[in-house]
Amino acid sequence: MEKKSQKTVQRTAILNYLKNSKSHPSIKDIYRHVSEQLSTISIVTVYNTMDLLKKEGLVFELPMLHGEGRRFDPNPSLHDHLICDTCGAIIDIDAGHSVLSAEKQQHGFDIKKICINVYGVCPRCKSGEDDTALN
Amino acid sequence: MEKKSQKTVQRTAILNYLKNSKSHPSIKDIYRHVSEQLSTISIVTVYNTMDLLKKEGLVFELPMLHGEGRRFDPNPSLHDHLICDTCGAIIDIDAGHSVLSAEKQQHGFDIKKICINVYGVCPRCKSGEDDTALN
DNA sequence: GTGTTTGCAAATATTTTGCAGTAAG
DNA sequence: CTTACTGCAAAATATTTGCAAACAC
Repeated sequence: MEKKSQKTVQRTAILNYLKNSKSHPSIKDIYRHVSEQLSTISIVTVYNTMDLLKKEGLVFELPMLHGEGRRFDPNPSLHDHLICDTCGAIIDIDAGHSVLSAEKQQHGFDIKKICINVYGVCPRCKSGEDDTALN
Repeated sequence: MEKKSQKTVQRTAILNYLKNSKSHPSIKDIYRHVSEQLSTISIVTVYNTMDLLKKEGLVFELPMLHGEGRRFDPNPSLHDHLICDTCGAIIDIDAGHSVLSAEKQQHGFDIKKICINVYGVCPRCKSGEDDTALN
């Protein structure tokens, strides 16, 4: 039997933050932000809630290179990510999902999701160059 | 001035393991394996060496979902990855890099690398199903 | 009232850092 | 000889777990 998830203040606050954010927040981003409204929230709750929302399909987790931490994406539409190697900025793009989605079977896998990360250097970092310290 | 990297027993042992491995080892995989030959090696050296090899372009790091740890790929050829959601198995595939590589400029970024992760359930997990514990 | 969720503190796991000794070139 | 590398111990981070109290329904 499936557990039914409850509507708590914490969960609502997190969902609200996610909805109004066009970015790709980390656990800490979420924690910091939601703490402003709900100063008593614990980071454990953020972990729990994000796992739950992931299971419910309301948010997605981005595959990331180590050191960048866990990042979540509340945008439900099919899209890919452009990530700056230097400052870590993440931008939603369409890198060609459409082309790939045709092959729904490979090596006997049932394919559920395709994540495309495009890495590069963003315009700002190109000009500033060795500004590795920002963001 | 660039540092010149040295040829040490540790580095050679790690490179050897990577060369003979067709898989996508984690830091711990590498540590455990190389320890068999070189029992005195420290996990710190594995961390250091992998960062170095990454900088030198001899290995690549895979963008991963949290919980799967850092995974490295010693295969220099352009390819993508098929990852089992259940057991975490990783298989090299070509998911369509060729199609995407055309767009070398997006949002002003200089694009350096495209990583495609395809998630699904592998045949073994499909039959065994809730064998979430194996790997 | 019952079962889920929260938040604390502590346990684990992972990665980084400082440093002295060792080895490579 | 000089500089980079190793490995230890410790620090810093990140994540998970156990549990009692609080909350949702």
